[in-house]
Amino acid sequence: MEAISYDRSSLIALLRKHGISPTHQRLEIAQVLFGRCHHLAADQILAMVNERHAETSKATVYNTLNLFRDRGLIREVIVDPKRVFYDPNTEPHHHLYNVDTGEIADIAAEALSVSGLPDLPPGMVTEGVDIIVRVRASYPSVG
Amino acid sequence: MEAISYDRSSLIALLRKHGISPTHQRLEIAQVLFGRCHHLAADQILAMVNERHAETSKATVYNTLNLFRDRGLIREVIVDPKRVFYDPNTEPHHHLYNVDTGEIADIAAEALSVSGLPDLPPGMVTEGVDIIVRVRASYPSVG
DNA sequence: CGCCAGATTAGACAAAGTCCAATAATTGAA
DNA sequence: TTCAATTATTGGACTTTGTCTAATCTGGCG
Repeated sequence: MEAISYDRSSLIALLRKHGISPTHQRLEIAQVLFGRCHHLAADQILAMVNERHAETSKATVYNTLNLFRDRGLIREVIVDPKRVFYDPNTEPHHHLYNVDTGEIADIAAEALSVSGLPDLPPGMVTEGVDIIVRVRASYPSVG
Repeated sequence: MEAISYDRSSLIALLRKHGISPTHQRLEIAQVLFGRCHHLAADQILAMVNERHAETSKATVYNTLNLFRDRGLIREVIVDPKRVFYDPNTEPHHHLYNVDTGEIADIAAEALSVSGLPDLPPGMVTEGVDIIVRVRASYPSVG
């Protein structure tokens, strides 16, 4: 409900820095993404943005998320086959995914280290390494 | 086209071992999954199974994939937000994902080592650790 | 003011996957 | 083998996530 860490003008600056004109709808979406530190799916963002009074369409939410992603403001998190989550944290880091509840938590990149990555075929470059730790409650279906 | 490493009777034994009655359709699907060593999506499996002459419905393909997954015969690979891939290799291992072509290749688990996994909250257990190395051609859109 | 590029929109559309009620196949028992 | 009960399969309707399009709106600038 509270905890909006970015005020309007820093969000405007953030968008401008990435070459994005700060429209009303984009600011609303940015506020939802950067204000609450969560991993949100498009439908959740759509709902949150229109909580007070409807002013942003589904198409705009999708357009904006794709734009933000292309411009490097946010990152997609692919853990749930049903929908994409968006992560306002673009620093290298990994994820803990609760398969029961769908909750996603961050794991600091420095905490983890991976060794033994294979050589890539020539002409290939690594775009990123995603590590997903899938967890669940230890009493899955109590007998 | 070739390379069917499992014959009918070993597939039947495999299904039986997992408590699955070996129906005609399930055997066809198993043959596609285990015969060619690929990561396949449901629609590809549907197409391959009906290549010669249509005999298996979409519903059955999905039912069967979910059944095989629940019984531990195959594993889901979540790398593409558009569709789930199914992996007949259930041994621990990781994936190299070509974001341009959608190709998936295995990385042996022994090749990689991860250290620094965080302590889990009490009452939680790890179901698995997925590592996805996303790669692409080094000349994405030559500027 | 009026122009124009860019942004937004509703709603049609597409693809992946689920669900359901009807039908078909398999199995075990006699 | 035959029967009945259980289990599997099926077409098609439905849901959900996301894209596309053509029309409309907006806002900056001369």
